[in-house]
Amino acid sequence: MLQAGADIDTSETLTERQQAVLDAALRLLVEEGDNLTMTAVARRASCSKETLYKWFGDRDGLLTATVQWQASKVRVTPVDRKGLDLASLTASLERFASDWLKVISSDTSIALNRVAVGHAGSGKDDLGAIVLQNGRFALARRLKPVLEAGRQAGLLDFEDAEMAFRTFFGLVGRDVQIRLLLGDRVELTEAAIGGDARRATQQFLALFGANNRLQSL
Amino acid sequence: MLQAGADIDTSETLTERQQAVLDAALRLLVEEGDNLTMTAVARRASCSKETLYKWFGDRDGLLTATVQWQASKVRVTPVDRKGLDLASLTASLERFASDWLKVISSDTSIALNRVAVGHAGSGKDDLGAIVLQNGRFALARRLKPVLEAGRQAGLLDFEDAEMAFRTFFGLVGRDVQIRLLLGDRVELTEAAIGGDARRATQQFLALFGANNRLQSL
DNA sequence: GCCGAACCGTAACGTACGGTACGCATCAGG
DNA sequence: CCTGATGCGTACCGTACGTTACGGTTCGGC
Repeated sequence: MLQAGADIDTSETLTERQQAVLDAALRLLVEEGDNLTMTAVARRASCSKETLYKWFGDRDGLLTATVQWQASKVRVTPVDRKGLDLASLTASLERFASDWLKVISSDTSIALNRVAVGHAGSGKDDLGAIVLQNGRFALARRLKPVLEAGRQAGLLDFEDAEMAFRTFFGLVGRDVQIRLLLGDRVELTEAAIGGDARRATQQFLALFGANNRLQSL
Repeated sequence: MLQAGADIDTSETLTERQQAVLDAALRLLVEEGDNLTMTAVARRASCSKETLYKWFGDRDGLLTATVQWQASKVRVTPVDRKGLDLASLTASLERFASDWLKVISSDTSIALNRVAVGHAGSGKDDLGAIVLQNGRFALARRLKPVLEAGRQAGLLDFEDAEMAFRTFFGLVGRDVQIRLLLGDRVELTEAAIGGDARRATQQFLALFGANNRLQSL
């Protein structure tokens, strides 16, 4: 497990102007990838390099601030756990699946994951940890209550929620993320995402729905 | 789809010495990541920088040559398609799964994927395409005949082999690769890999085995 | 033994970029 | 109006690294 606390709410301590600067940096990151320069960020944000350094310390500080800033934008939408039946559970799962696919196929997510992966080797910063916390682990934190509720309602049957989540994760994502990160053009229209979400959900229910004898896998 | 022909057999045109140089570059790539320098490669390989440039053109050329060299090392092991029963099919699938998990969790695979992902944004070279061809797509090419044989033997039931393969891919890999690439320490002992391979195979058979009414998903 | 090619080691060049310093404009508070 | 703080624009410095150049060495062919 990675270090905790990597998903602090940064929107408190950032002024309006600083957020604008980070937005500019984010756009530049999407366009240029990791080879964006401090001068380019300063020019794009119409601020001076000195300000960048005063606010964010150094280049890595700016990068982490940018990643955290983007992470703080997507907030958790809690799920109601009352009156759960198969239809609403299915809808919840499909919604999670399609949201997730939309996220990982977005330009900013691809760019952010690219730089985080690139930086993961040399332990200079924690970009990988931050992205992981606000991506894969945040999804798990949001989805697990739904799974637990499904189990308590007698709709799902599994031993370990973590294991069930990881299976769902695999059924939804499959090879999409790695292909996108490696530059493959995956056709992900709105319709395709919807279809994938339905398929993954049905497969998940086939594996972990109650009345199936497969939960021991 | 990416451009074809990215997996040419390079072992023909490379001299013994050049292969040694690329091996050195590969080791350095695993240690240093993308921030390895030409001087470091020259020193590690006990050759001159001039030779590096004569042989590989420039830094990107050296990198692509290194990636292709590593790719050319893992050759395809064909599968016998005669006398297929459920036991042998299961064994084949488990073997693929465990081999794949072993590959993506290896140091060199992680390092190669990291630099390929990092370079994928700026279209300077085709590292992403090469890695994809010799990773995800090579696996598909090797596995699909097995799936087809399983279908012809009446053991599997699916419409689209590509779709079935992608599901298997997702069930095996789940979140492992992205976590590893992002620097998460995933415990992948020999035993864990074996267990994951068995679980994924059973799940796949539950979804796509004959006598199940789930193939329309 | 001699020649040229290939190659090693290293020094040198050019440049891109991270980081810093400084001058000037704006503006809030007194 | 004065003053200090904040921040923009820009020039500047240091350095790391890709790339090139060059002298010295090994070695196969004649």
